[in-house]
Amino acid sequence: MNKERPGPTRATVRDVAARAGVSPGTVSKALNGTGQISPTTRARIVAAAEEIDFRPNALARSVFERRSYTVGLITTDSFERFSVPVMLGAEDALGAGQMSVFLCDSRDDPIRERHYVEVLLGRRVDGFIVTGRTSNERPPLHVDRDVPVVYALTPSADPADCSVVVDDEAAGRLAGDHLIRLGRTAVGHITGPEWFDAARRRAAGLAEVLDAAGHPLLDKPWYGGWTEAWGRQATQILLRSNPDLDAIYCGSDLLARGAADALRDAGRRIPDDVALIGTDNWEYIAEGARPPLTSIDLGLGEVGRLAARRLLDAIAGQPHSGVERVACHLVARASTDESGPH
Amino acid sequence: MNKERPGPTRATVRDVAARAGVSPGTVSKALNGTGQISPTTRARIVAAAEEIDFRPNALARSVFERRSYTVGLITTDSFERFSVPVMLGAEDALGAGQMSVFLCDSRDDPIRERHYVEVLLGRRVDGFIVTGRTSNERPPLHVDRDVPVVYALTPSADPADCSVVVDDEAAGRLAGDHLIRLGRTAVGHITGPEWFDAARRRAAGLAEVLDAAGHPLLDKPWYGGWTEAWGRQATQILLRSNPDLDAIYCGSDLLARGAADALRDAGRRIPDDVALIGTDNWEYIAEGARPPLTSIDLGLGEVGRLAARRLLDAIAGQPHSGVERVACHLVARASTDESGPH
DNA sequence: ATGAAAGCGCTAACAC
DNA sequence: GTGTTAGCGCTTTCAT
Repeated sequence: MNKERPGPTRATVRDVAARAGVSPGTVSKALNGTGQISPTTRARIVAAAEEIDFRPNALARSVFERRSYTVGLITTDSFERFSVPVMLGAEDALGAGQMSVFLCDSRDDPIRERHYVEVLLGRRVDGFIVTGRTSNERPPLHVDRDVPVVYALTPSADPADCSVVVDDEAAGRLAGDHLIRLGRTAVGHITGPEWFDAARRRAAGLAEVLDAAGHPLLDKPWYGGWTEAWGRQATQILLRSNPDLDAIYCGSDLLARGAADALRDAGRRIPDDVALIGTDNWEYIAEGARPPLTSIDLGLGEVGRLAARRLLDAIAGQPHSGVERVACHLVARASTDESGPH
Repeated sequence: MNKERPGPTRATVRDVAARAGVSPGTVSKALNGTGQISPTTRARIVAAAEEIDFRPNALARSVFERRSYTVGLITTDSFERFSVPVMLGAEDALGAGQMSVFLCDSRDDPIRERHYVEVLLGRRVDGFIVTGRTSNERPPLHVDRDVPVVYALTPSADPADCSVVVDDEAAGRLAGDHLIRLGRTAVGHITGPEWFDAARRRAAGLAEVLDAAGHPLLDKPWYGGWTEAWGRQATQILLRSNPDLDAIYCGSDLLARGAADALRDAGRRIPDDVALIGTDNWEYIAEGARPPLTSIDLGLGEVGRLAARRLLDAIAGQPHSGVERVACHLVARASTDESGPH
């Protein structure tokens, strides 16, 4: 008998049926709006269901439907700064459509990732969203079945897969355009390690518009680490060989914080002497700086939302393919306030 | 016929049974290690299962078992800084035990929260973990059924509920003890809005140990906002009325960053003239400061892990009750390096 | 418009 | 040891 089973026993269609004096099948029809039901019995059934607080068992339905209305969200990023907004956006877009989201933190460990995939396939997820920390490619998720996968933020190495990523080149162009428009002509660039695609792409975008404007980048992009300390150090280097510097674009807001400190130490005023732009638009950090930092918002939330939509399309039988880049935008703050250089 | 159903058709126990020349029931036994099975047939079954890449349908099992081995993780915090490490910890502890986690961001909207609860109850989650942004109480989750709930970080207003939170008073005591041990005797305190329980508790803990040491807190706790700007402003205020100040404990790392800047502007050396302690141990922020900040790590990950364990206990029929506080610890960095004041 | 019956995939009694 | 049967909760033909 079922009295011995572990879990709590909840109301079932049968209970509702008994209470409303109908058959289980009729309850199903009434509650799902399928088939033909007389308004009065429908009302009776709905009432009965509410009285006993009936909540249909989605699991049972899923067994029958052969799909679960769930998706797996796998991050390799230990929830760090970048994947979080993406996941937030994805959850937002998915949750609206009756989909529930399984959260998995693989910590960049292929074994763990594999484990999660297996478990979730067992749970019959309708698809996966995979996200990471960087713009660098990652090996495709191996899901040898007809379960769709969308890569967010971190694209798949297989160009046929569907990936939604940030537009790093556009970020660099946006920063460059803004500085040119402000009349700056001697622009330096400080950024993270060169092996980050994001760093190289931002540098390329910046160089492109600076070249076009006839005021090429000072020196070269100063690749280093994503730390404030590097921001300070690189700024000192830049200032030494380019005392006429009037703007710096930084590959992250933390770098820009470091740059701001170094500039102040060197007696340069921001933005009067040197305009400063960061990247990430990390509010706490950008707002708290002295002065508050103009920054490029990479649209991470939108990356997540778009990835979710692409996944829903794929689940509905309309798979997308290739890499899509989400637009970024510049958030102006005091570090680039209007005011001529010098 | 099932050929018409939407979802992909996967291998079932019946397929495995056919391939291995046994009955479905036998397959179940073999694969689950229940009942008595001859080693050879078991091997044959396992082989057959692997050959057709059989993955048992967890949904079907759950219908039968009346539990899903899933839990709902509800945050009201839009994944902001504090709930993320908690959720990470919870997912970690849960994932290890074959549990999968549903991610829900209610955005502090009771309607959305209700919606998520309903949906997840339909999915027959075994329990809920509810997390938020602050140490302030929140109204209990209404789950009128025998589904356990554990509150993490943000305790339930019902003291009979099971809540796992940060030990804010201990944080204050830890900071105070450390400063006393360094020989500091003129300690100021800057923190967030007074309506944050966390702020008041940390202040109380700090005051307690300073009083005990015979060097009571300077002035009063300077309540304000959780921003760098307030950290700078409050430091200026403190310095004006207490020029002999030799240490500041800040209720957050950002506040401490602001304090550090203001101290430097005022010509005070850190830690030589004034020692500085922050709270949160937000690595990027604490490490990048000049000098790097000593900070109290509140153990958010552990809050999540413990909450998960408490939930697992409750699911196993051993519910806990009341508020549990997780230990915090001090992470020493240069802002409190050994060195007498003055 | 409603009921009876069969089936989704899996598991657990109970036979043999 | 292994097969058979019944049933988890829900849905959907197919009769009526």
